[in-house]
Amino acid sequence: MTSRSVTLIDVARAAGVSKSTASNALGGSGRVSEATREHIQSVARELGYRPNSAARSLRRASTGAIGLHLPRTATRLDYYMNLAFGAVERAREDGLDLVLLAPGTASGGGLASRVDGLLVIDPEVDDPSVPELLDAGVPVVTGERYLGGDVAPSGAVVCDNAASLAALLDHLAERGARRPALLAPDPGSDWAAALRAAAGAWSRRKGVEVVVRTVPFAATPTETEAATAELIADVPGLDAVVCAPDGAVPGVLAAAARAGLRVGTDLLVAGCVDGAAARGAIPPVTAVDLRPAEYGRACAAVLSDLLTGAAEPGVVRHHDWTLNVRESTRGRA
Amino acid sequence: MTSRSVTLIDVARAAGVSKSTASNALGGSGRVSEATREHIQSVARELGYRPNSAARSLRRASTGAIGLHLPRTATRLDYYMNLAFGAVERAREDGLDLVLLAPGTASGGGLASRVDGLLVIDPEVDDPSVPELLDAGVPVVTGERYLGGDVAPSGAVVCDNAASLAALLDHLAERGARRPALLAPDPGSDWAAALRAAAGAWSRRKGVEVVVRTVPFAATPTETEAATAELIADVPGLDAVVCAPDGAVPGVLAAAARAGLRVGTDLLVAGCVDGAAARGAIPPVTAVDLRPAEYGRACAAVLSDLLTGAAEPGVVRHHDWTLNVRESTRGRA
DNA sequence: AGTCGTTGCTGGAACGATCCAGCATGCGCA
DNA sequence: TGCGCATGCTGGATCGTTCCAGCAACGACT
Repeated sequence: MTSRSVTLIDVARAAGVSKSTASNALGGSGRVSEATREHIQSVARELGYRPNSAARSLRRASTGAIGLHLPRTATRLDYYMNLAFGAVERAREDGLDLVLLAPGTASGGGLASRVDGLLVIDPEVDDPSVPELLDAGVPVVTGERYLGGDVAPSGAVVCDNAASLAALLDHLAERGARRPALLAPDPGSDWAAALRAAAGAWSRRKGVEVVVRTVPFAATPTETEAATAELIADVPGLDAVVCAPDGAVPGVLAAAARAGLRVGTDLLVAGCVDGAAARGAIPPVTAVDLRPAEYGRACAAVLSDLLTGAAEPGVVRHHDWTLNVRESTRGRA
Repeated sequence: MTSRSVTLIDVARAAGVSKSTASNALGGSGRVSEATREHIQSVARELGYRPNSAARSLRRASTGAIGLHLPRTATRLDYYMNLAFGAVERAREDGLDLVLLAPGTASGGGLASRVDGLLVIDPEVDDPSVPELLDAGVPVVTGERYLGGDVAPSGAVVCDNAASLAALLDHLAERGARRPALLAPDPGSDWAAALRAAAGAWSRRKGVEVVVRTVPFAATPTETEAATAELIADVPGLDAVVCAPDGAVPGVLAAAARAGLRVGTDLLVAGCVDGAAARGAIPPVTAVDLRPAEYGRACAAVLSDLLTGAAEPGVVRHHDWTLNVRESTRGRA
């Protein structure tokens, strides 16, 4: 309600010191006696002083904000919502704001002057804004690797998607599956490419072919239902379906129901991305939990470390997953 | 890759004019001849000039960013993801960045210096950060009304939730429902309060009591399953359930399946918030489509108008819904 | 006693844009 | 010719902060 905000100079005047001393006292740097520092701090508190972030940014040549770019098709996936909030939380802990970048569209040129760094999650090779972001002139941390282009990001947080899919397939095999199939997007993202490669590797290792069908990156239940129906018709003895895209698992269940297959016994169903859809399905669906909130936190942490110099450019950190086993892979036992 | 960014002065020097003229030419204001303007613009383009937003903010006393606050429990609802992206898009059209506020936590004091305005979506009375946001010293636009506190927001975008629930109940009655129930959160939000009131009004008008049960604001399928099971046990002749929270509809379906009721004939099921869960359920569930992306756009538009003076403080705009009828309310016909 | 280093503080100069007063110039009009 | 006025442009001040050079004062050395 104060008509004009109170500045550092107001605080300095009220405390009877120079603005430099006030700045030093509040900022923690410089040489100030303990008594003076406390005095200034109490005056500042009393006056309700709030540092002007624009002025600070201007002087420091840093904005105190980072940008977050999500896949264009992210809007229906609660996975990314959780990830975003994880990143926001972590950024806040370091005093950074997180600005949400409009997906798909070029975000206007002056990005570099608006954010200190960028988080680019699940960069897809055919997303035209990704190269632009990588070239924005600020540190970029990707969530999963970027498979296109020549500019390397400054950092990355990666999951071992090969290992998680292998674990999932092992789990299905252990529960009696002999003829598993995988619904995965085309390999335009690191995640999808890794899943496809892992399926191939697992097939060779076990001598059991994993049938792979392509579905969109953010497939709808309708699309996975059609794909599953095709699988059921085409693959004799099909007894397990792994659905990669988040949110599309119900389609697999629908196709199973329509074909008269009981999920959990006749047909085991699992997902590569846990979330509301997998948890809330009937029956609940086994899925790899990528722990999106922690993933978001990890990405923000890497970027923050890069900005403070606590991490070197090129840093890559690993993020752990867990397997949430549920009724959909109970097996015949 | 330029080691230091090019400033307005660089452009002015290269174009052979003063910085004031350069500023006028690029900013559109002031008096500049058409020839000079074009010349300066081409020089700026050639040099790759990007205005420094911190300097601009400092001088203009505005940040070019708005904040978005979502309910603490929003993370699992794709509704809010869609809304957020709608708001981001609309904000970008007016050159505004959108910073995501950490839900639940007090977002640090200096909010007023970091954003020009705030979007507070579905403010809940028991969310301690809402009063703080309303008091941050910048215009606030709420999505739905805020039922607590004394500080009025500067603007709001509201839905006629009473009308949409009435339409939903009418639809159910028309499809043969005689004994409908409503699963709604406690009236801590405008939305939930309106739904409860509308249910009461509809009951009185039609002489048919709508049984209301309380579930959490962001109920999980497990919670709605339990609530629905109770309803089935307690309410003789129950033939329709309206589930208010987004994402929790599968729980209602699960309870129906467990009780041996066929959804769409024995038990009609509908939701108050359309989304991935309702669309992807088996069978697909009839729901009120709040058109979250457009809702987000509308909120951002109001705030933008308030900031430019195109709207007066106190402005309230209305947002339309539609009803998506699906298999879950087919009826016995 | 003179030099040195440290401590505590000050004043001014950035940072890069915008805004305002002001200054030529040229044109219309009495 | 002289006055008014619009046009096109300039220089400097300004926003609020941080950073740097520098200056007393003072104790500890040789």
